[in-house]
Amino acid sequence: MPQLNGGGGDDLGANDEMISFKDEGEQEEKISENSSAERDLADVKSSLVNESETNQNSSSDSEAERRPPPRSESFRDKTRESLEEAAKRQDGGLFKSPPYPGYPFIMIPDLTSPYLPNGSLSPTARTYLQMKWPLLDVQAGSLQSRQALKDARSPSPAHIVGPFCLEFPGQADLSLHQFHLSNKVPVVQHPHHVHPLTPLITYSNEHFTPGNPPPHLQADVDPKTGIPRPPHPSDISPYYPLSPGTVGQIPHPLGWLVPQQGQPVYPITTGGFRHPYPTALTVNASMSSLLSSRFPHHMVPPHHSLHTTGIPHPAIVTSNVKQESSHSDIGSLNSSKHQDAKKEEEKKKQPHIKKPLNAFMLYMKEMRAKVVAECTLKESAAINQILGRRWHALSREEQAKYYELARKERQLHMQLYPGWSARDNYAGNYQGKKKKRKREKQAGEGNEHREYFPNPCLSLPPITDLSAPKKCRARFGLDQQNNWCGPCSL
DNA sequence: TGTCCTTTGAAGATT
DNA sequence: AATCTTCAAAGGACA
Repeated sequence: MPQLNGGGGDDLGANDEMISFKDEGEQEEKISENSSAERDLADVKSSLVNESETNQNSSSDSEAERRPPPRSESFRDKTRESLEEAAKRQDGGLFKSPPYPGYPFIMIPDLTSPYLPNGSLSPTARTYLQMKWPLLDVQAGSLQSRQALKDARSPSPAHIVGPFCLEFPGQADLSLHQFHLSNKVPVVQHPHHVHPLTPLITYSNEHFTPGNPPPHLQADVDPKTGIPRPPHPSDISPYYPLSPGTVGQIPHPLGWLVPQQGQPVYPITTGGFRHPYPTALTVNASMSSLLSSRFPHHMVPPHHSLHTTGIPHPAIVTSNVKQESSHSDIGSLNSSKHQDAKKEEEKKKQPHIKKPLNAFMLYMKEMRAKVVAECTLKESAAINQILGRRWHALSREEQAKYYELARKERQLHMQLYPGWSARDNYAGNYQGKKKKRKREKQAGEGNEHREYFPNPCLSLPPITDLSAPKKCRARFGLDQQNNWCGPCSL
């Protein structure tokens, strides 16, 4: 499995080596991918929504034809590796001409190493921070200016079109609309460039109007429930809710990637504000030391989930803030015995630092709402299948965006929680979470069924894992058994 | 209420 | 080193 951070090495420095993707009929592939994306959605929609798919042979054939072709694993691996390499060496080779304008920070060389050996912020990191947090007081160095200029030379390749523009040509209005709206986003961006992820952003017109008071503070009303709801995540990143005084003023670096359903990347179960990497907002020349001092090893004590600004880290899920505070009250009165018990309790209540999202997860978060809206599906399992297919249909450049985002997420996560390990979240290590079931293939169940009826519900490649009946049930539910494939209906 | 489903990717665990 | 397992998000379905 390719790893973008290359074991962390690239996090510490950029490589100036030139790289180039292996050709492998790239052009043709791209064209085929784009057109396939269009057909893909139609296919998915027809199979999922129109409930009319019956001819498996033809669909699988056509699938094979239009599939981003021979995208064999090896090819994908190579691609991924290339992407990694490209991500590592953003100032050279292919990435000299940013393939995705409107995504400024990915073009910044040396961003993989935002911190200089002495712990101070690198100039390019400052650039990044300034672009992403315009109000952040980050001094720009000369190098940064140079790089910024360099990076600003973003062409506007015609092929860079949001996936939904491709897949939903009939929704050009929407895309255009969103494109315009996206310009409200306080992210350095050429006005004529469609943000690659723009389709996901549904900023309203009032939002992000410079100088305007945060209109998103007005209660929005949930059309479903009629109940006023918190500010739309598009207005203010749910990742990064800020203190009341700053809400809406400082966009998060990934703020444009905000999902539309109000969930933050790192939801906090209680405690008001959410912010993914709040510390980043206070980044300064000694961020590294600050971080390591603020987030001591391995465990982040509950109170550390709150930034000095009162903003908890979004990756931290504190199970019970109230209890923590009351607990500390009690603790002040305790004997050593109680203190032991308290320690024990605190250990159990260690905030849950979630894993940083990977590229696909970021993509899913971004695209889910669209798929839900356009495919009129609500079943997450089905949606995820579609998203999985679309993920594969993405061009390498488009995927690269997400890999890069994910890499930065990991980097930031790593910096915020130096001692954190994914192992901490494994069942048993995290008290707040129960052990997840172990996915076991039931002996003699399922797969033989698939062999005879590959792809029963979708014109997807054969699924080798779970049983078809469960798939259909999960996909359509019991109330839509008419949509189930033949074998499942038996 | 908790788990399953479903996807990909990252990372830890196991072989 | 290769393979396996878990967890990240999401929300309806289900026991």
